[in-house]
Amino acid sequence: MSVPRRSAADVATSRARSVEAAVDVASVEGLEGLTIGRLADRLGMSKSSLIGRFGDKEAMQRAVLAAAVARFTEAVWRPAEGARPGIARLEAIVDAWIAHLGDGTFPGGCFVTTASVEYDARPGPLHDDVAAVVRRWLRVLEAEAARALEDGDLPPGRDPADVAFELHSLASGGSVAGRLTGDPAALTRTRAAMRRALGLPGRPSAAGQRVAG
Amino acid sequence: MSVPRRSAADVATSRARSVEAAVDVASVEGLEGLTIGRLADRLGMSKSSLIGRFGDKEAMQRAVLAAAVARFTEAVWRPAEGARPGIARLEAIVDAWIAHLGDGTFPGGCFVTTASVEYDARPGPLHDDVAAVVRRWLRVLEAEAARALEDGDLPPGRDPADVAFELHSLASGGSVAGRLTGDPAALTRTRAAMRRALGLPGRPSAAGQRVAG
DNA sequence: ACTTATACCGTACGATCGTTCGTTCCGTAT
DNA sequence: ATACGGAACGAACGATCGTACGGTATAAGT
Repeated sequence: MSVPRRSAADVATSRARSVEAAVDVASVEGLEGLTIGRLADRLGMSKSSLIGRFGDKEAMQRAVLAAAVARFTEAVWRPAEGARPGIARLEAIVDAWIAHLGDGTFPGGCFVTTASVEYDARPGPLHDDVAAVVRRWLRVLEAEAARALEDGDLPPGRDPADVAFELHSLASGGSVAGRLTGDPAALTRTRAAMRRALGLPGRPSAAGQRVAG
Repeated sequence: MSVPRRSAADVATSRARSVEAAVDVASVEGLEGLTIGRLADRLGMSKSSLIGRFGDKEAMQRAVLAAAVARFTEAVWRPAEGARPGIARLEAIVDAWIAHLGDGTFPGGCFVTTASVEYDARPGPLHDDVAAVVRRWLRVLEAEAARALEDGDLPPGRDPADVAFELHSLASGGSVAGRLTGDPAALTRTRAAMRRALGLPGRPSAAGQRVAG
């Protein structure tokens, strides 16, 4: 009665708004902890309207995951895209990655990490989605590492897949442990470890130090 | 009527059995994914009996966490306890850790890692419990690293807390990514990365290779 | 101005959640 | 022989879960 209906043109952005809000919730509560009811309340709409946009809960979860990945890509890959392929781009990725973990993009920490843990041992479409995302990111890192190896910027004999795996492990493990224990130096430690994994010198920049954005 | 009641002397072991079964479930579904009903079904008892042992669900979750930590301590710390403090003990810890991640102790992967992600952004008693556990383990690792540094077995200037943090990040991040993507080399990669973090040579032992126990 | 399409809502559903209650029965001590 | 502590039970609670259905009000099309 008093609530203005939204025009059809707003629908796309309305769905997008729903997803963005869901990303924020799920980054804290987990993708599995998302509930239609709470999210609808948060958005000021009814459960039926919310679920109507997606069909069912699983479709919503997949949309939320995709949106979170888009955030990550924008925050970490995009800034490094312009750098020269190889070690320089890896260095840029590390910087952007650390900055991303430190800013407020995901209130509850890296979304993909959370989703990885939620679905690493539970089969289903969401497991497959998350696994595909992680595999894709690992391939990106591996390709850059391979290029760095070609250029002689990594020790001969180093496995590019190892490098990619190590960077990913450090980022996800480090961000979780840091937030859990409240260690303010966690990101600095993580950045240092990632640079060590790449054979880069200790502290050439303090760009990864910012804490909130 | 037909179900034999358990004697009072069995209660302690009965509660222990409940907890052990809960650990298995929670290692897959997460500590938050534990439900009284499903667990009671799995144990072949009523919901009221199960919850009666603990008081409420949160108390049960805390008991489950404690039991999981005991398993971890038994599997990772105990075998390394006998080693000489310092780099030798760290090396033994890494071997036991990798072996532990590879055996079937936790069907759904490292329990503490799962719990860390679940509660890293959610305050409450469980968050505090998990954080305390992780902090304690980091202090153990740090103490060994400090000893190794004294002994000249780590590069001068290396921060023992950094070493501890890095080992922990690699173990938790690596085990999750490995199980998620199904990379069979994940544990080998993780072990190599942990040894690199300690400045240990590449492949002096294949003890971390076993997959099931 | 009238029809059609479509957001959105309220309501209701069956299931399951954690929890509480009163009762039954066993083992042990008196 | 009998009273008592406690372990386990089934039933039921209010709440919340995901989902389905029918109605209503608005925007777009003619």
